[in-house]
Amino acid sequence: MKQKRPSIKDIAKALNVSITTISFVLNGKGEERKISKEVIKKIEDYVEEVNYRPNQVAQSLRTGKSKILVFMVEDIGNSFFAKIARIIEEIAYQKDYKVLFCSNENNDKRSRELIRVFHERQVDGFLIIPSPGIKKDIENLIKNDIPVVLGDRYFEDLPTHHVIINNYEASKNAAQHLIDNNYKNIAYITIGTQQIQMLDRARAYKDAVNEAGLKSTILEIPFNQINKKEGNDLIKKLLNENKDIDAVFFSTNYLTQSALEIIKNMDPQLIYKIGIVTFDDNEFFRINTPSISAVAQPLQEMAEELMRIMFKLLKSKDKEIPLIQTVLEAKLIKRDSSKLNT
Amino acid sequence: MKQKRPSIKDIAKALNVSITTISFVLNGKGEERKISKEVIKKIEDYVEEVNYRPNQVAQSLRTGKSKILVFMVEDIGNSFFAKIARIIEEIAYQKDYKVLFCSNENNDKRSRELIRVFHERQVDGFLIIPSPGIKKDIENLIKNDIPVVLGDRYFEDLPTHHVIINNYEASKNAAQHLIDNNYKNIAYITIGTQQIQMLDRARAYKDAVNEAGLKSTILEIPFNQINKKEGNDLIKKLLNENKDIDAVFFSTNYLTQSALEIIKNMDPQLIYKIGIVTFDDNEFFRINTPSISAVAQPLQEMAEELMRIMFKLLKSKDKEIPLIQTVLEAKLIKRDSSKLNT
DNA sequence: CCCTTTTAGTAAAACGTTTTACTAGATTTA
DNA sequence: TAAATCTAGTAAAACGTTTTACTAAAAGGG
Repeated sequence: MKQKRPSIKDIAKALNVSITTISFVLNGKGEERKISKEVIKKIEDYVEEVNYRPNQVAQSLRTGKSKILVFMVEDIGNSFFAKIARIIEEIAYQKDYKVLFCSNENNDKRSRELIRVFHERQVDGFLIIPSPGIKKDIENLIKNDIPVVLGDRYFEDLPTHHVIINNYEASKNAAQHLIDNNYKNIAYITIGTQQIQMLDRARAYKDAVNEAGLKSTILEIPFNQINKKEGNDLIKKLLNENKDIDAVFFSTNYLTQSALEIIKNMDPQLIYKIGIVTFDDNEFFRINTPSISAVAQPLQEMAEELMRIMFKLLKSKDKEIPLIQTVLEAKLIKRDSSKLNT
Repeated sequence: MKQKRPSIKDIAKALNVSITTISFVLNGKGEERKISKEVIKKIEDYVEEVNYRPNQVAQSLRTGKSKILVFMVEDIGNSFFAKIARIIEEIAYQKDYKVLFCSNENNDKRSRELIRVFHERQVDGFLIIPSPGIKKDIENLIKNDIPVVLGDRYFEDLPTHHVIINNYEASKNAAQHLIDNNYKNIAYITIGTQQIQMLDRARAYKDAVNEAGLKSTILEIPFNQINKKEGNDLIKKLLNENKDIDAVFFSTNYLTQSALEIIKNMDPQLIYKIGIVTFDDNEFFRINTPSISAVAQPLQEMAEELMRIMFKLLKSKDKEIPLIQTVLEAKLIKRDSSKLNT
């Protein structure tokens, strides 16, 4: 029952033409190579009939191209990344590319290994949300002429194509929004990383509260403690020991989830008293009671732009392409959680 | 700067041994093939030194194996699937396999095309959450001796390896839980599909309300209207025209999201009056006010079992494996939303 | 009519492996 | 000591393509 897939050789035998001729016809070079109409027709018909499909592995080996892209994120299980992944998959699919998703856990060792493995597997391009310490590895890919586009963040002194958002402005807006709504003691809860997007967000917060003459309170949760007991305890401690904190600005969505739960558990009424703004929107922030104000990143545009650049690189047969560095605008969505004390 | 990766041929030249010998050594057949200790050492050292890695594409071409698995779901952007995907990725990674994720939108045409494409690309196995009408295609894969494991659902009269949950019992529990909490008019909102998992859930609901002597109210949202205006309007209409409905059982998570929002918009107090249980848990149901009762599927176990079966199939060089059909237990998590009227 | 060009293809190498079949020399067996 | 076996490898085919270099026959040019 298991029928072997026909190869180009089988077709050659059946039609009594050479492999070469078939290859030319299949690759649309029939005319160019002066293959006669009849032969072309004969081949096309037969290919149709037996439902022949070229073996892509053989094609890859010969051409060095795989029609596979890699999209590397922190955690594909996180809905922020999963949503972008979905859009990227869709765009790739339309252009006949496949996408391998992988999660680096924002861990350099893991990132490195993934890059190595996929590089070996001859993937055609990398879309990467980079972990902090893989500048060298990215650089190496670029040196080897592999298309790379970074998302969400980049490296200070490595020129790359990338798509980011206006972290500083968006964060400042968000902080300012809390200030405008009369919050007086706004804490900033973030993760312990020196990555550029986080530095920009933190700087914006500090500038905003400073300019407003308010005091700044910053809590950094180590990356490996997020959504763990230790991390949660830090948040609990902050809120317990600083009862005058009347608002919190969260720098990223995975903090906000834990925090909402902590707040709820500390005191069911607290959530109605404390101002909240978070980075990264999702449907539950909209549905929640109270609804949570959030800085929404433009997922669709981010994915589209990442892919637009990627395809530009893929098409530009080795000729140098000027750097494309796109800054998209994140939008502050004002909801209940930031207007509670008005 | 762009250094060419060394091939086995380059090593052969450098060390003055044959390609064959190197291949044997690299594949751990050195002893077996009586290659001398010295030669083995020499080769291993050199391989280490130049950091040689076999070209996987060439290996795939020769062996017909790609070390790539496909995990096909409805929508990788949906956190239920994204979470499973994350776990699967992790397990695969440990065994040196890569995973291609793809979304079929529960659409047969799309599913078929994806299966075809990946089959051509010689992936080693398929983990599939099947769309309703691809029985034939699955059957065809199996006939071709490609390892296939289905998840979440299966086809009535096609024997497959699969991992599902106890939909009937879990749903009956859930419905019974609402009944026990004194709800008298429980509606069931589901999606329009004849897939087995949904039929089981619906049957359980009907049995439960029948046995309790309550009336059954069922709303089916067509698949393509979910999270769209039309679908939402149907829910709104149901609730508006049947004010006596005091509880709703949702058959799947993507309905619940929309519904929570609709309910909130209809009347902010309504959410505190109406009993709710949903299939598929997530962190926001826990955090929400009121917290939402849910039937939680054991994601970790599902992923582990899917992969356990897959690797069993991959290892069992063509000898027949008896069908493995695992039924896992979903757990009803009782939260506020189902105890509101007590 | 002879030389050149065009037409309509084909042969063979190459991509980088794995694997089967072979071999030259050393050692053992009878 | 001749035959058989073992040792330590190697040559070459194969996987299924793409692509470069070639060619025999037909057509065109002068």
